Amino acid sequence: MNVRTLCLGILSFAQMTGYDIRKLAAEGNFSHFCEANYGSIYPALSQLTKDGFVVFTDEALDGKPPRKIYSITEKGHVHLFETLDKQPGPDRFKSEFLFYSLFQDKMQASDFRKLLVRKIAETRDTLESLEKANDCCDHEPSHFALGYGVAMNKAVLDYLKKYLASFDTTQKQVTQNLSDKD
Amino acid sequence: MNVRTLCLGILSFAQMTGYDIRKLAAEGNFSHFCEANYGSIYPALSQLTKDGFVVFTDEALDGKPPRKIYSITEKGHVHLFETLDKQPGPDRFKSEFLFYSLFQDKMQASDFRKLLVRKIAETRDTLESLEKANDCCDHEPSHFALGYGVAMNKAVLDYLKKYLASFDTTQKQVTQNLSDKD
DNA sequence: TACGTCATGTAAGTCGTTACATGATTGG
DNA sequence: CCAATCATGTAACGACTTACATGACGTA
Repeated sequence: MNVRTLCLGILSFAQMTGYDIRKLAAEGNFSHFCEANYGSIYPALSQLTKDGFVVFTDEALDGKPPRKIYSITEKGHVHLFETLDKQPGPDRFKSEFLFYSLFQDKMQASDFRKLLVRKIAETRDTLESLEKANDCCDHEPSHFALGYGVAMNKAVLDYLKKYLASFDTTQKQVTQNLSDKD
Repeated sequence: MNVRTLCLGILSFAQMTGYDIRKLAAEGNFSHFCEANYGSIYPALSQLTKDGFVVFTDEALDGKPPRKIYSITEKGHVHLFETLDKQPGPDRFKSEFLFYSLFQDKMQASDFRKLLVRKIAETRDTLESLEKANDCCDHEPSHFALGYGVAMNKAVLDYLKKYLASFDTTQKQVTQNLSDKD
């Protein structure tokens, strides 16, 4: 789904600024299954405004810097649910880490180990933030989406930890064999 | 990682045609963590050739249509491992399905159920093909990458199946409550 | 004979990333 | 006062997708 649809969807939950949308999409409850930066969000909001799918009010409070609060229109709602009527495309997963891992036997063992350890830490962090978000959230559908992310990351974390353990065992044996030969 | 690096990496395992690369990247053992089409692979191979990272032999056997068999050069190897020295970017997961799911309470229950059922079927298929690939494969690093995919998909499948079950229970109760009121 | 697979490529367009540019407010 | 956060936007570039164009071989 493109950034326009993402913005429209987010705005269907609450009115907010482009800045807020980016936060949700890049750091918040949506971030584990989509992404969007300012560079794509602001143009998307312009387009949505042109299309009449959203409107904004220019809020220029006292000393505060002006900000545009966007909200979805009836036309926007209709468009959103028309989009949602088509069946969703497949999930997409891209992992540079897995690509790298294909060459693990061609790197220094210690280098690959570092990759593993870092990946484990990252996954743990992601998992924790998803679980936290899930606890704070009382919107049932978001619960489902967050739970999906939790389940995925738990499985990955588990897999990586087991692999690290077996990796270390193997390395110990290699070291052992080397010293045996001495 | 871009398509050029992907091609280079794949060619570091074996020489092959652009057609073969696409098969691996879009349907084969690499497909669960990357993607690439003809439209990006052929231009990437041209570029890699210009850069001297790969070379090809024009194979025009008897009646057969001509094909270009690409192989990685020493320079290409060096470049690949230089790339691999930088630390990998984060995994990226995008799910239109999860985006749709955020609106489950705004759709017909039966429509969302269909989405769920389809997703379960898709996940099961993915899982099976990964497991199959994993059984046939004796390259240890690929084993790791495939196992990662298996673990992820197993967790997702499990999650979805449980959710479907609870979804059906809830729906039955709703129906029950409705008929109670009659 | 017709369909599926093998095989290569281009061109137009879409889409998004990165970096830049700017500036006010808030809190330590 | 300094850093972080709030806030909006543009421009250049890079990257990939989709559709098109072509054709031979094998097999049912």
